[in-house]
Amino acid sequence: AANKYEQRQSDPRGNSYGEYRNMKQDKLDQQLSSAKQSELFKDLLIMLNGRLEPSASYLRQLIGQHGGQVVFQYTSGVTHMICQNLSASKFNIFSKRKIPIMYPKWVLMCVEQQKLIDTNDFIIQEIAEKLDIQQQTQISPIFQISQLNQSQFLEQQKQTEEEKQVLQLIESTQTTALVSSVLQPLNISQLSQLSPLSGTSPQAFYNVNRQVPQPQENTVQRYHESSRLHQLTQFKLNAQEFLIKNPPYGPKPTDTARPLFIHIDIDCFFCQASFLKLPTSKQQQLHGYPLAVSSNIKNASNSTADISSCNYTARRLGVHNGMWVSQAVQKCPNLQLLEYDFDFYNKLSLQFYDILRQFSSDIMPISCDEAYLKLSGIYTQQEDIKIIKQKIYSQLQLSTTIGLGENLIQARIATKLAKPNGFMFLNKEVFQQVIKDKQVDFLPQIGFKITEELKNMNIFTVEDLQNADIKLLRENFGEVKGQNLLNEANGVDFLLFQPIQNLLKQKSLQVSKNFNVRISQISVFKQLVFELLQELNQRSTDRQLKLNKLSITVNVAAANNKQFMKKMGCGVCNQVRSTIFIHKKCDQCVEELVDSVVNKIKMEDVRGVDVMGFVGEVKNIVQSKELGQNAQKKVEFWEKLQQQSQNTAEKQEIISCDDYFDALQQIDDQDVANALRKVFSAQCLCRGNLEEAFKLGIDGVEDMFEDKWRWL
DNA sequence: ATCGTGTGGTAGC
DNA sequence: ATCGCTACCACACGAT
Repeated sequence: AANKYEQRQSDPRGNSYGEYRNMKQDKLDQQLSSAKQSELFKDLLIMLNGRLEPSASYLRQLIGQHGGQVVFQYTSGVTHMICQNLSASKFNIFSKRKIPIMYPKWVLMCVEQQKLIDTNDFIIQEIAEKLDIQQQTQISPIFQISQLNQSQFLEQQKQTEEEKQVLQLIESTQTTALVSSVLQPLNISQLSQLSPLSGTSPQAFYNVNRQVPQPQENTVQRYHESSRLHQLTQFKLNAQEFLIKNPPYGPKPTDTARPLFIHIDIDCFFCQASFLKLPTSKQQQLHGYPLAVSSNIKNASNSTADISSCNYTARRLGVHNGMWVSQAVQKCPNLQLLEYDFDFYNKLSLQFYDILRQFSSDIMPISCDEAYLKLSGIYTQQEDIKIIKQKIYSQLQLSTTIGLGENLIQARIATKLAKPNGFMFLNKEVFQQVIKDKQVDFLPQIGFKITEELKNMNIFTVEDLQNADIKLLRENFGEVKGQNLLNEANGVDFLLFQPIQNLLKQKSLQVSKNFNVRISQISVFKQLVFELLQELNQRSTDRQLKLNKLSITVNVAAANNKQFMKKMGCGVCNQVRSTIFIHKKCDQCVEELVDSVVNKIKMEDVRGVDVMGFVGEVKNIVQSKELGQNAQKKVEFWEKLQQQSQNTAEKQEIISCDDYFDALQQIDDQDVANALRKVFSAQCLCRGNLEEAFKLGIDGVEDMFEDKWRWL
């Protein structure tokens, strides 16, 4: 990315963008030098970690003013680490490298006294002590794994150099808490303290000039930090990203061999992970108890908090995931509640995938703790496959279950039957035997609604479903769904195995808050929508997704809303949605969009809001109203682009600015070209990418940019 | 018929 | 009090 700017500047197409850009950069540089107060921290690269008091952004500014560089992730060359709380594992990395770890106070004292104070005085003692405890901890698992071969165990403990590097990478992956401290809006002087690389990127540039109204409080971000479902979805995306960056390197399955897949799942993942986080004494104390993870609640007997994960002891006593804590303790008075530790879950999840990488080159991630691996022709003995379990257990102390099958559905069901800490092989015959007496909702993709519908058709067990009339199924559930239902009941594959390397670009992005939303005034509603949109904007930028369509969905209390409602939940709602295609200035679009939903609802009925962005596909962009009267040309343009695309994945992606530019050169019709230019340019602007917008060179881009960015 | 948009269902802990 | 998110699929339906 650092060189991108250079390349653009010397772009042979030659445009005035570079000059304009330089002018802005000079302004920034001036501000930077005027802010500089000393060279106290010269040559130091200081890492800020986690929540800090004073805030990370303040410290960044201060360190910058005194000549130092700041990073938020570990990179080589880091000389100091500033933090208040630190995980033992992170502490390990820093202490091994003899990098001093200090409280923020150190920075303040150095500045005050204008000298670098001896770091020894500020090294965090508590952390060192905590680490000692951690090292002594004998991890006692929730499940006992069958005897591991001792020498094999020791062999596995040895880390290769490559493994170490990957572990560091996992370690440096931003945690949620860290991200949120990084995402605070920057002011100009803060921005100038960024490393040169990001200081010249279009995004940073755009941050300076956009006068984004400051949210009163980031309710959305704070909410997400403790929402398990939010975290769960992010973990999955993190795992995908991890596998893309660190591709599986295990043996390649052969096409000629008999197809063979495993489905692997960490048993009650959150529960095991939270248990591991407890001190040894507590673990011993809780040994054998029913356990469950939920939000920290004071009054369990009244709580409508969800049980997010519970161990198998609790399950035998009638507790299940998603149950309210009050219901759970009624059934199971001994239930012991554990706290969430999302950062730890995320880390374990990436380590889990890092271990899987070595067992097959074809991995299909399903969630943060669950994946399919294609093993055709790789292993001949089931014992060889159990090594995966052993390795995960020896490295992470997590028990898993593996299902082996000739297709995905068989493997999936095998896991479900073998849980916890199990291993099972299912082929067609065994599948039929074990499945026929199960209720239909035992099968994947059959949830509450479909179970209800099947009941109406007098279908209760899988065997009923196997014998059901395919015509009737198709009529009631549609062609595909009907066929799929029958297929999965018979153990016939209906899911396509898609290894990570086939992963297509994300198609949509959604940010929701449907909890604790009670609104009295329009202004409060707008504030919430604004925050959600800001988050959407941030995520689409982070993931480099280009959105061309927005929609807002409001959950509105239905007539029976209050019945059986979770406290602070949204209850039964009707959805009201408005959608808009972004074809002009984003703030105008959003204003229209918000107004259109506001007109459809009563504020006091609002129980939740979703904002959704659709990743721009060329075919959607070409739909723009600006091009309405040029239908014929649109189609030609679209077809031309289709021909240029080499494969499906490419076709799915929006073409880059360079591609727009090239494509526009090829269009004979000036009206169409101009209209397209306008649309694309506006979209670039909406994404805050001035560089691209400018390159497309329509009149008034600068005006549009200087115009205050105000959504509401 | 064929297109695009809106709706509803499911999954993970 | 308590953190009911989010991506994706398939289909119904209306427009052409």
